[in-house]
Amino acid sequence: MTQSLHYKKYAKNYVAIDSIIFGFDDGKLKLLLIKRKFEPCMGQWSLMGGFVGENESLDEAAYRILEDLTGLSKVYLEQLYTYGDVERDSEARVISVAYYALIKINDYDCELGRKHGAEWFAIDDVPPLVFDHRKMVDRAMSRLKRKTIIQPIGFELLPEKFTIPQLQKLYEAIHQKDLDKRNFRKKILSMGVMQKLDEKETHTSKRGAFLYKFDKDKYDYLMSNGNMFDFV
Amino acid sequence: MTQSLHYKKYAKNYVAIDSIIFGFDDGKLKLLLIKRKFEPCMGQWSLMGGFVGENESLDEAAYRILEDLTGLSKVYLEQLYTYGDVERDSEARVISVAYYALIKINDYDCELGRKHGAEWFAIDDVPPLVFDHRKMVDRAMSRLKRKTIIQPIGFELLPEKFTIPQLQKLYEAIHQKDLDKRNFRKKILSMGVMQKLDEKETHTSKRGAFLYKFDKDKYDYLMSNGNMFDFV
DNA sequence: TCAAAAGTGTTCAGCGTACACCCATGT
DNA sequence: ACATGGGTGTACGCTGAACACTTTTGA
Repeated sequence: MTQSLHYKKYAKNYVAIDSIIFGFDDGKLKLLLIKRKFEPCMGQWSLMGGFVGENESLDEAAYRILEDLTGLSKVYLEQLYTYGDVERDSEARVISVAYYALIKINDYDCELGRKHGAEWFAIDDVPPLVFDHRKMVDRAMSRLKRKTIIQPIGFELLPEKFTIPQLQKLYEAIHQKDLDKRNFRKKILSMGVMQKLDEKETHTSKRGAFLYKFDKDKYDYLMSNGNMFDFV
Repeated sequence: MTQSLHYKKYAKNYVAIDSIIFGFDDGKLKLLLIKRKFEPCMGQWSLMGGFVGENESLDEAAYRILEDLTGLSKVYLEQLYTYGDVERDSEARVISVAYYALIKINDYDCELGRKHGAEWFAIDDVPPLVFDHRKMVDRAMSRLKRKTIIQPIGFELLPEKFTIPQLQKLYEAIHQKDLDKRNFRKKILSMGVMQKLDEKETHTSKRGAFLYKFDKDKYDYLMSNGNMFDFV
């Protein structure tokens, strides 16, 4: 399987994964970046990445790399785009498959992150990045904006239980504009995938806001019946 | 640049391009497929593909491969998705970056195609394909459906001059459902990118239908002002 | 009692959708 | 004359967007 009879006249290439890791905290959309600990570009800020192993698929490699950095295995992860300019990496020709991940920032293993020299940056405050990583981030932002319009993946960035004002802040951070809270509430609730709990969150306001859970069963049901977004 | 000091402990992989080539003819959306002339899977139907060279980007490789088969160089070509399952190619581990192309079927060089053993297949009549090429086709169809809703790329599949009924047939073929001709007309014309000509097309009807051109300048203008689709 | 965030309804405009008839022309 | 495809206008329902006040409670 690893030996090729008919392809051997062709060149092989390094294939890597780079991950745009989104989190949400303090009302801000954030990215997890690492300070490169190896050449080339040692010491500069970079996306988390790694090479694709011989016996793992691209998705498996992406999950492995993400877990290495965050300790998390069950997260939203989606292939974004593949970057293959000849000179994109200053060291060698490397083709990089970019993935983006949405993680619940509180579940993230800070200790692991520290080992990799990882830090969270607000999306509006991202430092210069190595190679073409900035392009990857921009593309991930566009994709995230579009996706959150047509699929409720925003929940992946919030804790299990969350309030509607929290969810709204998340959407405002993603779409970089303020939303009307009455319209937002109406729209979110009308989707029928919010499960209201009897608890309140009382840290951010005196009155307290009701907590909700994302009702995944109902979501799957609606999707399977094609009721939700029949143009996806 | 091709020698790597720091990466050499990592494995290299074959990286290929596969192209889903769309055309439109006889009221049907079609795919250009080739009969493989080499092992593995010689003689079976396949997407057009090839390996990425050492000194070309992915986009360049995709254009080269497309031109090899069709003789066309200025066509709509967009990266679709990258497929990297370990066993996806029965011969060796090959990572394939899929692209999809929209070509004006009349501009296509049949002679070149014949040399490659290429044939057009209606989208509803695609034969079994090698490896994971069927998955690529399905993903390309989804992307095309979505794209044509939010961007007028359908024009890429029609000749320079075309009638509104022709354009409607194209959209019906892509979305696999009938459309109301009054609504279709209204919507298309309201976008303001159709340039009406003084000529008529009189082959398909006795009365004749007015020919139009896609007004690219106006389209670019509208896009640059953000007037058209500000959610893209 | 006041500050700060949560929660609640209505109105309007624009857009997609449904729908039926006349027109022009070649045979 | 008739068959074939081209071309046209209106009415309705839904959805997104704008908009202001009351409630709760800790400090």
